[in-house]
Amino acid sequence: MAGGAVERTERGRDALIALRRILRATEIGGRRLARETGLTSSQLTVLRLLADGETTPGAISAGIGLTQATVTALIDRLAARGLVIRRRGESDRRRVWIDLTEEGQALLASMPSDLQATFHTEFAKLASWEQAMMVATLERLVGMLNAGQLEAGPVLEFGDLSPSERE
Amino acid sequence: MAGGAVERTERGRDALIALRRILRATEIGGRRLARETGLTSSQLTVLRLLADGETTPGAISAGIGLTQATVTALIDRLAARGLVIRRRGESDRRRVWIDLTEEGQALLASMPSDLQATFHTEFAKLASWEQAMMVATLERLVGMLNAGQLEAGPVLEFGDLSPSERE
DNA sequence: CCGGAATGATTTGATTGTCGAAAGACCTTT
DNA sequence: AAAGGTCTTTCGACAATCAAATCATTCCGG
Repeated sequence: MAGGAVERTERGRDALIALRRILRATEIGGRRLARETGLTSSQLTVLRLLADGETTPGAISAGIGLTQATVTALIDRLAARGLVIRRRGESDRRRVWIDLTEEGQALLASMPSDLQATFHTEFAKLASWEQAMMVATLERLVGMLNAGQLEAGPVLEFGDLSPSERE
Repeated sequence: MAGGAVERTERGRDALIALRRILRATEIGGRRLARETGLTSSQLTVLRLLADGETTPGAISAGIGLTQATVTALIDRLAARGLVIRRRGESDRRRVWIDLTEEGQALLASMPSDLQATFHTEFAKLASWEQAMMVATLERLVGMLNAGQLEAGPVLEFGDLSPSERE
């Protein structure tokens, strides 16, 4: 009684279409924002990842699904603009720690991210229960999508180590 | 009691974090799938757009937020692999209609799209009311995001013309 | 302690994506 | 038929991206 097979598929289709629209809208917005900033989409992604704390090329690579070679090239460009800085690990000198410079932090901060701005504006217009529903649904969706691909998950593996242990 | 300013912002933050996770997961999934298929992410996007029916480079360009020059290059590569075909408009010979070949359709059909597969599987597990809620929420979100950027909308402007009018 | 396997990052070489500006082809209007 | 507009492509330049090879370092078995 909870709906026959037909109804399910139809709903699934509708949901998927909506999801695709969301993805396309944000993709376009991201590209446009990136270009306005003088960066590229990928560079922006890396910067945002770094905002969560210092990491290594390997972790970045795993976190955003690009090869290490690509990440190295991206960091080259970001470093050339003074937005990030490389620092060799001290206990393990194979590792390289990438960190935002103050300039990089400032750039990120000065960038409302379009998506973020639009979202917040519109989100604030919702009734309280709608907000709650949306958060719940989105988090549910995160779980659904991550179920299919195990990775894309743990980016900060060293987050709970004390600073002295990090290198 | 519908929540003060603090609660709102907190919820907004949570929602945005979830949204970002969704975007990242799908982005990574898309890249991986594209690579497995021997295509690129952008090429795949164009193919999927074409699955909704024949269009022109201009419409594709507007639909996915890339310049016409880029779209031309993408179509060049897709055509070289025999996945799409170009056809000049007959009434207006400036236009070029791009269409999937049978090979292109077959490729798309043989590709569960990972995202699509995962989503359908997980979606089917939800209770009926949860499905309904998710569709409603996602469509609401589409509206919210499109509010910020007018474009990214009408892709198929000729969908309701009869075939004979299409060229 | 030594030497090979493992690990993390970079380099190299090649293809593709991407843009802006200019050119080409075609339509429309006057 | 000339002028101006629209749609697509071409061109030149730079960035993204990968796989494979290389470099530097650590780790481990003996």
